[in-house]
Amino acid sequence: MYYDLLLKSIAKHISLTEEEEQMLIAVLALKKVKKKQLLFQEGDIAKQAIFVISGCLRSYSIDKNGFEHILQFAPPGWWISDMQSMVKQEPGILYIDAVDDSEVILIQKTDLDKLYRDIPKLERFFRILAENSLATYQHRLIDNLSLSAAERYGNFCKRYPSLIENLPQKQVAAYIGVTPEFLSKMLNKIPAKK
Amino acid sequence: MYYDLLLKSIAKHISLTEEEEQMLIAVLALKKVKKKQLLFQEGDIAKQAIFVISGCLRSYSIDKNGFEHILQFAPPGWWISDMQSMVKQEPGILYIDAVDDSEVILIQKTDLDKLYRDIPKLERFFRILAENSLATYQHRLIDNLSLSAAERYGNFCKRYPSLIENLPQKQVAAYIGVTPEFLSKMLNKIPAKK
DNA sequence: TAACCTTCTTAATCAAGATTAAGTTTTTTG
DNA sequence: CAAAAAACTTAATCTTGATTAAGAAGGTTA
Repeated sequence: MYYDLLLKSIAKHISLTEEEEQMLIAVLALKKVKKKQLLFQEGDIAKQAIFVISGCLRSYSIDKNGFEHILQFAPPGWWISDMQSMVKQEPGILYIDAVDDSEVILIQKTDLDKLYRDIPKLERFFRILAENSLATYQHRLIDNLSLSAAERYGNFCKRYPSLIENLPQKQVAAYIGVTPEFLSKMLNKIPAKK
Repeated sequence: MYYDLLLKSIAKHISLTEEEEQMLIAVLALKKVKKKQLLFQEGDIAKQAIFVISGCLRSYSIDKNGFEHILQFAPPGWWISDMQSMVKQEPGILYIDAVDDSEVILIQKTDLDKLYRDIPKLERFFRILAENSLATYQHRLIDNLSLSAAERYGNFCKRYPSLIENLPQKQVAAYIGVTPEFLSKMLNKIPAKK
């Protein structure tokens, strides 16, 4: 079923009974998203958590000059949201859209809050998830503070080898924090592979 | 008592019974830390969570040229750790030391894991903590990708007005991601206040 | 108080990466 | 399939911020 990936991902950290699984499943909604379709934009208040089943989403901000800066790519098995907006229920600063045609599972925040009461084990799952994610952002921030653009590009390739293949260069640039022009120049200077 | 601040911070999100509080307290250790004293360094495996009661700590990395890049300042009421090392129990990349003479509470990771079993509500507390922290890092990363040094300095002042006063400029520079020389030049160009 | 260490400042030079502006190739879509 | 849109490339010029190298000022400690 469409929610297998989600259950499998949960099972890595906690084990749910049959009934608990059913309670969870009862609250899930499958949604198909077309490439470039927006699921969230600046100013919205996040009302749902998004879990990617197929395809790929991204979250990004748009600065005062209209340039995009990508915070996260979410391939299958990943969660994506404007966390600040979700947690504080205030207007977000991010956009979330689909990089490719994708399928996602939506959980309403109100349902999730209910689930935390009915299945306290889920608190554990999402604690672990948030802590792992936190560790990843700490690393990325250190990278951005201490590495050159070329080194950041190298890390991106190492960490997300499957992404690099079918992402437009432009988006990789917006993730590592350089202009598309500079990334292009950089890659053609060190032509690594043909 | 020395653990009042910690209990108050927990009480903001969950409520513990008398017995639960006692179980928690039983596991806490107070530690006094001298200015510049190291609590964690690159290569260590994080065995304890650190909660600041007084003074201020910081976490930072040292790059291949010997320059420091500050990930976090932790004034009273904040937690600080090398999250990656804590979660995965692998060698960390950060250093943690005291900016001023400080007092901290230490909780051993093994005790914390036991507490999660005995007091499941704590999962909730630390989930909320991690999610808030995550939201903060997402914002900071977006700032680093999209703002100029001057704008980042402005944000730092707005967000941590109490820190800016008694931090050496050098450390602010290492936090916002510029050299001390550049920050000095920047501040003397726009002399804001006398 | 002297010596030392750390921080801050200034200034000249340098480099990483941005900007602008084409032109080219690839992909999408009617 | 043709047209349009998006992505990529190249190159010249410009800017932000790094590097280097002093010296000055402030704090700390013997």
